[in-house]
Parts: sequence; C-alpha cells; structure tokens
Amino acid sequence: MAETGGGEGLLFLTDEQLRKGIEAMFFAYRGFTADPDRILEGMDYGRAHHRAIHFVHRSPGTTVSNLLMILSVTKQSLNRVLRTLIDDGLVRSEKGRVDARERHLFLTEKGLILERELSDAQRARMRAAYRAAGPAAVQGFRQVLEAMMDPDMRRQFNRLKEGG
Amino acid sequence: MAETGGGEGLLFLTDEQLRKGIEAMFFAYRGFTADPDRILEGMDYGRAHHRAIHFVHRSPGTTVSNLLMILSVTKQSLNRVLRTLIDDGLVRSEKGRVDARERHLFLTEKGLILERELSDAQRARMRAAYRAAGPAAVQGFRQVLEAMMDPDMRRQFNRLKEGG
DNA sequence: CTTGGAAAGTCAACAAGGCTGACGTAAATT
DNA sequence: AATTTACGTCAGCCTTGTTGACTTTCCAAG
Repeated sequence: MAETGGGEGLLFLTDEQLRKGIEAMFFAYRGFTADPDRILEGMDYGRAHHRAIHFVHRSPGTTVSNLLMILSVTKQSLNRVLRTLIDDGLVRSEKGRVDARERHLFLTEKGLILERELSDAQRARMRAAYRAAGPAAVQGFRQVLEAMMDPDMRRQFNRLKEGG
Repeated sequence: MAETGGGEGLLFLTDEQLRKGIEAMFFAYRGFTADPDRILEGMDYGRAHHRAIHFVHRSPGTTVSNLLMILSVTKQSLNRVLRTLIDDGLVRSEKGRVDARERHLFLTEKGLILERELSDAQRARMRAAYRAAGPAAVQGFRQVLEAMMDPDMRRQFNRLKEGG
C-alpha cells in the first residue's frame, strides 16, 4: 500500500517481471476479443464494427468526429464501417439540430440486439475473470491499465467513465 | 481478501464495472503497443514482426511449429514475417540436429539490437505503469489477466513463465 | 452577404497482416 | 515402401488500416 522505500519492495519492477506482464497482456487480449470475434465471424462484420457498435451504444447520439477521436482511426476507415452498419439498419444517423453538419449516431432495435449479444459474451468472460481474481485484484487491474494508457486516451477513458 | 460472502462485496461485478474494465482493456492495449509501433513504422516491419522477434528472443532455438502455437496464426502468415526477418539478417534458422525437419530459430546480433530497442520501450511504459500503481495492484493486474486467457493460452503462458 | 473553415461523406489506391487451398520436399516413422 | 510430419511456397482473398483529393453542407466572422 505505502510507497515501498526499501530495495526488496521493487522486485516487481525487474525486467523479468515486466516481461511477464507484457506477455500476460498479449495472451489476455486475445481472450478478451475471442468471444466477440467468434460471434462476428460468419456475419459480414469484424472487430472494427464491434468497436463502433460498442461506443455508439455507450454514448448514444455521439457524433462522428467524437467517435473518430475515441477510436483513433481515419474518417475513411470509420466511414466504411459505419456505412455498412447504417445500410444494414443497425445504426441510425441523425442530422444535428443545433449544428446540422454533425451526425448523431444511435443504435436501432436491431443494433441493440447485436450489441447485447456481443457485450454479453465479452462481459461473461470479464465477469468470470473478475470473480476468479477477487475485488482487490480487480482494483489493481484497473489501476495498472489506466496507468498504461497514453494521457489522451486516459482523458477519453475518464470522460466516458463520468459523462453519459 | 477472503471470499466476499455478502451482497456489497459483489459490487465489482456489476455490468457497469465490467464495461469499465472492457474499455480499460481497449485503451490500455493501445498504449501497450504504441511505442513499439512507433519504432517499427518507417522500417519495413510491423506488429507481427515484433511478436515474432519477441518470442524468438524469449525462447531461443524454438521451432517454427512452436511459434505457430504461441502466436496462433497460420504458417503462411508466420512464414511471410519470418522470411523477411531471415533475409534481413535479424533471425537465423538452423536445421535441427536431432530432427532435421525442424528449424530452430535464433536472433542474430542485429536481431538482438532491434529486440532490445523494442522491449526497452515497451518495458519502460510497463515499468512506469507498475510503479504508479504499486506492487499490490500489479499482483491483481496479473491475476485478472491470467484469468481472462483461454485455457490453452494460459498453459502456453505458464509454460513460458517456468521453462527457458 | 460573402467568405473561410469545420464536419461529414465519398472515390481511388495502397499496404499490412490475417485467411484458405494446393502443392512440393525432406526427413522421420510405421 | 508407404505414410506422416515439419516446413516452405505460390496464388488469391478479406478486413481494416492508411493517403490524397474532392464535394457538400453549414456555421460563423468579417
């Protein structure tokens, strides 16, 4: 808990420990995406669609440029994904009332159904991991992840945490 | 620490908490790969080359099929990456002595130099995150990540932890 | 009112890195 | 001798990222 003053307290910072952490991130991230990937294969969608669906669901009415910042991709990349989701009736794009240049994005009923299926799967794995590790571990998990983000992303992350 | 028996102890398993964890993984993984990506852009290499270099360095003399299991890609994908690394003199491929069908992979001097540059950058970020979060958090981080892996990958991960 | 710039959409072309399928070769195993 | 294993390679396809150029729409400032 307290700042470890002595030498032995820093054993968790050895190169070997760090390497284990790096490999853990690598293998865990695969598990993290495995279930949604499985659901999406066969449909015409991929991980990029999942991400768009997630963040539109997360912040209904968000704009395209907002989404661009969060996802850190080019508008061409995002547009290709968004185009198919809109054409397939999963996402609704609504011209802004205050600023008509902006497009506000929402999930349709159909979109909500897929979102639910994807996030149920992903949450189930997360829940199992959380339960297995316990609440104290979860807190540590969150702390390390947050510290690992780029400052810009940490800001995005914390904005999402608070605001709707 | 102990198994939380009551209801309040399970607050960390709410959908909202799980969603935060999911988004934390998403943003953190970007940070995790950002530094090596930056180093590799401009060279003819990408994240796939980094992964190959990492695990060859990790287990010198490992075979191609071994690497295939760890990376979970097809031999065609791996071969494309390995081919360029061998041609560029970063990786050495050695015919097996006991089983001459196998190829054992090693980093050359040149390969070790790039590996060092990449892993220094990635470890620096990891170290900063670990230091900021503290040893208790790091332990929790590792526990949750390990619980999140697919069983096969967890086996790979733990095999790497022990064996050279 | 005009003009500059921001937000969005679109077309085209390209690259990385996944994938499948098919085929070949050398070496080990049966 | 026949089969299986480990590896390499050719060809082609898909997703998802990239640049660059161009248009439309619209807000806001001059």
